[in-house]
Amino acid sequence: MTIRTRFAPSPTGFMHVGNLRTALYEYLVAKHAGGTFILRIEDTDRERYVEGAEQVIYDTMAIAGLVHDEGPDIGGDYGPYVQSERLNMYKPYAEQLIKDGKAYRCFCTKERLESLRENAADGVTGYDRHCRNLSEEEIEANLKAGIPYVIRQKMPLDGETSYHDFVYGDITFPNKDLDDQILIKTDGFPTYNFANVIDDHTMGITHVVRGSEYLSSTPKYNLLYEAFGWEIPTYIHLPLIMGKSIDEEGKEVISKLSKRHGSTGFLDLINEGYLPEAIINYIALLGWAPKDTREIFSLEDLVKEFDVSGISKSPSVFDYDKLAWVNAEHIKLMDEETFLAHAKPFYDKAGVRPDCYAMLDELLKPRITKFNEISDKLAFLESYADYDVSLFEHKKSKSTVESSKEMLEAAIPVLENTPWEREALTEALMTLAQQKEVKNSVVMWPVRIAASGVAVTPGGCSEVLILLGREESLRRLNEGLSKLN
RNA sequence: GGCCCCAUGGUCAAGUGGUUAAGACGGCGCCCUCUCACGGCGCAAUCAGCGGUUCGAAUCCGCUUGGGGUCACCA
Repeated sequence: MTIRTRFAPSPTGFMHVGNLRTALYEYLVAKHAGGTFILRIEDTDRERYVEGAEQVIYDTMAIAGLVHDEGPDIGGDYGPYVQSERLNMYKPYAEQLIKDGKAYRCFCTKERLESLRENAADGVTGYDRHCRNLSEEEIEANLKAGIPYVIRQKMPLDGETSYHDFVYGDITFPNKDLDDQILIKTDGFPTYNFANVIDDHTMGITHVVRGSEYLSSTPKYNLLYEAFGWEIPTYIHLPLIMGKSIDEEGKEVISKLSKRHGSTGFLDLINEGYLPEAIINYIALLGWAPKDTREIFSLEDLVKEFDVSGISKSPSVFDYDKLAWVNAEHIKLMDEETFLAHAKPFYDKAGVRPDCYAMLDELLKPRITKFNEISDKLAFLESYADYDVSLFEHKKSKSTVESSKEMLEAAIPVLENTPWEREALTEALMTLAQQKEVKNSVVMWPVRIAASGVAVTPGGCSEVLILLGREESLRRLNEGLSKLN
């Protein structure tokens, strides 16, 4: 049997990382077994329709690398893949259920349902099944009078419903707690719950992978499958992703990840500089662990290594620190060409000469966690601020204002007569240090400070000199020296 | 509130009756070093509590506590 999974987002215009993680696991469950991954758009709610939202879904999937085998944009044998285009196929199923005595028309008004909820005794919610036993005559009369109705599923009144979940095991619910849920709305459209079951079955979905918030509605789904005599799919419910935030009283609280936890949209994260492959890698690890202790995975690796048995049951907190680390690891793994492709825009902004690209690859790769940090790291190239002479003081390097003056005075003529190459410059300065009988840092420190004007630079003093070029370097060095006089 | 689920360091987590309770992020310290990183080494930090079962429980059972989810003509 070929495994078929589906990702069924609603076009809301925003792809939460929680949803993306679900999509990822759906993709992995299918691909690990050589199965088929399907994209279905669930847009039965006309009121929430957002312009361009479908495109956000396609973009996200494409950037994340989660390539679907069937979907609205590429077709397939089980289409259409957009619920709004399937609208006419749901009602007949519901009507069949009415005929079989497993569903019924409910003519109750929204107002009545509302007051039902308001007057409900403590803890008692749900529909009172008022229309469940209407007589044929009453129904006929209502129909004839054109009273709008919904179609509700008849839940068993006693007993219990159990099902097996691949990660949570066996779960049992008392039937009396199950509401006679609405299948078809007044407007004739199916509810999400109903359309979901019909679509999953008619599309041949074998493994339903979704968030654990569906754990408690699954019995209703199963009752539907049973009512139709359909085979129940394999369920794989996923633990939720949580976020940390501070409440009004200043206390730290952990709750379901949402927008107030910062950037939680996939595209937001991308805009902040996280790599798609790093985000995928990181969220794969939220709620799943491999058999060994590896942590850095490409999507292909994940397809190979993913195993449902590694999925955990407890919710996990989204940690930006760890995401940043994963991102940095992916950067370190990049080849020169890929690294440059990402870094180039920032180099251009900073005014980096092409002959420095290779050196910067080596310098920056271990120093950045995100590419957009390059701007800050190279800011000294363009903006040579009026720094304070106290910068020349550095205890660890044994550099003082006095020694800096002496070293700079000696270094400038040496550098003027040195070929402007990385090795040569380093050599020259180290030789100078030997002659002066001081630690390398005593001469390196002031030269680097005078050249950059900042305490921290990516790379050492000779690299800074190379990046700046001979002319600019010497100009800054002399200016630095004059500050010390 | 009813129902359902969950519970190993601050965070992600391995662990499936016998381990000095892995590993990673973060923190701290040391080393390397021309600054900062990278890298290396090390330290602190966990089985929510209480009862059972057992020769022996992080592992099995129960209760308590805590957390989460869900109770729509939303998806």
